[in-house]
Amino acid sequence: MPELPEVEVVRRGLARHVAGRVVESVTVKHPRSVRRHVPGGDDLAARLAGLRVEAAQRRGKFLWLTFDEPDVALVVHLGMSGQMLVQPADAPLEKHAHIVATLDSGSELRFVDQRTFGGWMLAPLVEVGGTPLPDAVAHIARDPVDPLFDPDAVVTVLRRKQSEIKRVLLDQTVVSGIGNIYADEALWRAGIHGERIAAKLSRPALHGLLTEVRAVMGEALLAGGTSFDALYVNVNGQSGYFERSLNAYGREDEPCRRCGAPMVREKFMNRSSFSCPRCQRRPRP
DNA sequence: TATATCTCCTGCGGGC
DNA sequence: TGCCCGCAGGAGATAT
Repeated sequence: MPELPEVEVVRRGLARHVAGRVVESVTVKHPRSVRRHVPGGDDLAARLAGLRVEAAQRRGKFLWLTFDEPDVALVVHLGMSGQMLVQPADAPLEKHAHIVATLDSGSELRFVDQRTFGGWMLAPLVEVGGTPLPDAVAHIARDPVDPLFDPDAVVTVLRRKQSEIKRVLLDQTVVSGIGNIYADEALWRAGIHGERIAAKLSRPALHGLLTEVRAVMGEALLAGGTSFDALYVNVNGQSGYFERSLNAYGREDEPCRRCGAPMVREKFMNRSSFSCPRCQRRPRP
């Protein structure tokens, strides 16, 4: 389940293995993986052919490649299960390889996606807040590891939200890159229950929460990301190790690593939330 | 305008 | 053994 640290690991891999390479051809094998590219897979393939990759960039969970042709970017979202693999052209094709780009290095860049929540699209680059972004990413807020991330501004936005704090953390237009796993981890570290109303939390509490978000993501990055199964891997097909460091996510009935109380699992927003009933007090009804 | 809910999808595991 | 069902969850669409 790729969140910011996992996507950043993939971006670094693309920068290392794909930047400087020319896309010779592209084959779209599953139309759903290009559903956000409205002109269709044939158009995407035709426009990518012949372009030289210049850089791999990222905001939140979105990443994109820029080319020697200015003003266009290949926007990639990994969704739930997307992988960007750089493989030798003669390597067996993965079962869910939905897009294959042949590079002039003799390798292939393959988009593998079991659950097809992710995809590729081409988008024009636009200027947003002094930063060039694909227009499809323009609505996404800066993420906590962005050098221009402004915690004061984010706290001001949070203080206006009448929703539960976990719901707001998952809102990519407020702060990007946070998914279910790191939301639970940061809330556990900050000792805040995810159902607390954002606007009712103090500014110091919200600053503390954002500090924990940055900390947990930084640690996950150092570990190469989190892996629960074979669905998340870097461009070489390797998994990260941060799963071993998780304090909240997936620890139902296990003792809280801070106070020893059994961790609880609750349904929230149609997904699971994990928290400590003692360290993270529920809001009063 | 702000907030909440639904939908898409596939593989796995548990229950029967 | 085989079938059915629930679960996992990011983000856009739709509803309130």
